[in-house]
Amino acid sequence: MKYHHGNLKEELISSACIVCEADGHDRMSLRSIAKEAKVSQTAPYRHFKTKESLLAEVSSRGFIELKEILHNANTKKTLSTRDKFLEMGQAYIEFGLSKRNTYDLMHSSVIDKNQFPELLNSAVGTFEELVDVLAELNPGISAKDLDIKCIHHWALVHGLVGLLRNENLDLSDVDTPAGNAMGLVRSDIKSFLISALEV
Amino acid sequence: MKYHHGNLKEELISSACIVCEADGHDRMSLRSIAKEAKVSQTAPYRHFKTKESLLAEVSSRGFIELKEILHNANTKKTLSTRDKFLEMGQAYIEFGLSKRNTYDLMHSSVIDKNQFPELLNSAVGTFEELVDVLAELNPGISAKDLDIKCIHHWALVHGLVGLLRNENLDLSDVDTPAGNAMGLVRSDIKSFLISALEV
DNA sequence: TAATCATGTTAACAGTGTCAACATAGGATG
DNA sequence: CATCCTATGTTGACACTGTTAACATGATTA
Repeated sequence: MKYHHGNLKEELISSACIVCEADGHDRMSLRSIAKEAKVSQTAPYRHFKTKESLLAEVSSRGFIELKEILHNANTKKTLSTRDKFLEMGQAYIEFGLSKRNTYDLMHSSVIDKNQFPELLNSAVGTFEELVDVLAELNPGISAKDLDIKCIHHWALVHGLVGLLRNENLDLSDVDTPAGNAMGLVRSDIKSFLISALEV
Repeated sequence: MKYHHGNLKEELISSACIVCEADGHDRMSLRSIAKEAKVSQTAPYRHFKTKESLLAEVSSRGFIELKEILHNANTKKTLSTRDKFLEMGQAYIEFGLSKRNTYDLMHSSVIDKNQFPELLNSAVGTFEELVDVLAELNPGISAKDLDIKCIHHWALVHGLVGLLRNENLDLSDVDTPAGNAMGLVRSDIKSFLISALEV
């Protein structure tokens, strides 16, 4: 029985990643993940100043994973630039839907991102993946217009994730305009992206 | 000194609305708002089964207020349909930016909206305000295409609010593509909407 | 008037993040 | 090799949380 764990920090982070995605960041307690690592309830404080800073780590890894996913979509060599772009949009949405709680945390206001430079970097990196493909797709576009296009498309997929995740409403099987539309879009995300992005 | 408060439920709700917007729903405690109403810490349980159900009430009022704001924009008689639509977009974004924490709560997953029919109604009502103006703006459009257009535009403004609120990043004074673009869009939301919505 | 019921209170429980004080192990320094 | 320092662990405690059970009060109604 070792007194020192040896790899506690890493284990806490990966454990936190799992618990956050499983239960949601607001239902995750420091004490429970400490217990899971078979360590006392205050041991995490040797590695993280606050609970928030552990969550910042989880969030950061979420952005890094998302960036990788987008990058993979953007480097499928068999695809045209346009199709790579569409692929990225789909990949983004799929991430938001499948890693629901992690995505939540990444956009939650419980973490003040400006206090965690590493997290800020990860988030910015994700954005830059989008800048790249849009620049390629719009040769000769001005810097200003490119920026605005980025915001436009980012907002669209980000907003769509929010709606599809039923952040608001579980309308998918309700007979309302909203409900029907949700089901429609969800069943064919690619078509929606094509029409909405007009590419 | 009355033993019975007389108007406790209403006071708790309006107090919760204020505290939620001021501090954020995750930093609001039932006990603190009970104290503010000069009532014991368990008195709220005579009116709300759980904290979540009080928050559901706050959220519901948020949607109702937003619906009213959108409706006002949509009934400015001096404006063309197109301008009313733009006005609604701007009004939505302004609400998201100014009532930041309330907007957060409205889209938070801490409340299971399907457990609160009244809340669901308020949220659906907001959506229908958008359906109306889009139908007027696109005469002869098919029901399916109308639905998809709604999702498209809703997603765009919802997503934009998320980005502009710096949910993610406070880049507005950072010299990065994202930062510049944010500042650009924020300074002239109307122009952005015109180009993004292509109306 | 008497009984009922909505609405208030107090006491208690288990759970939380966090801090202070103490314990130990392992590496650096003499 | 012996010693000290520092990183990393533990225990105990604090103030706070949501929530329940048991009890008190006051208004409505039979």
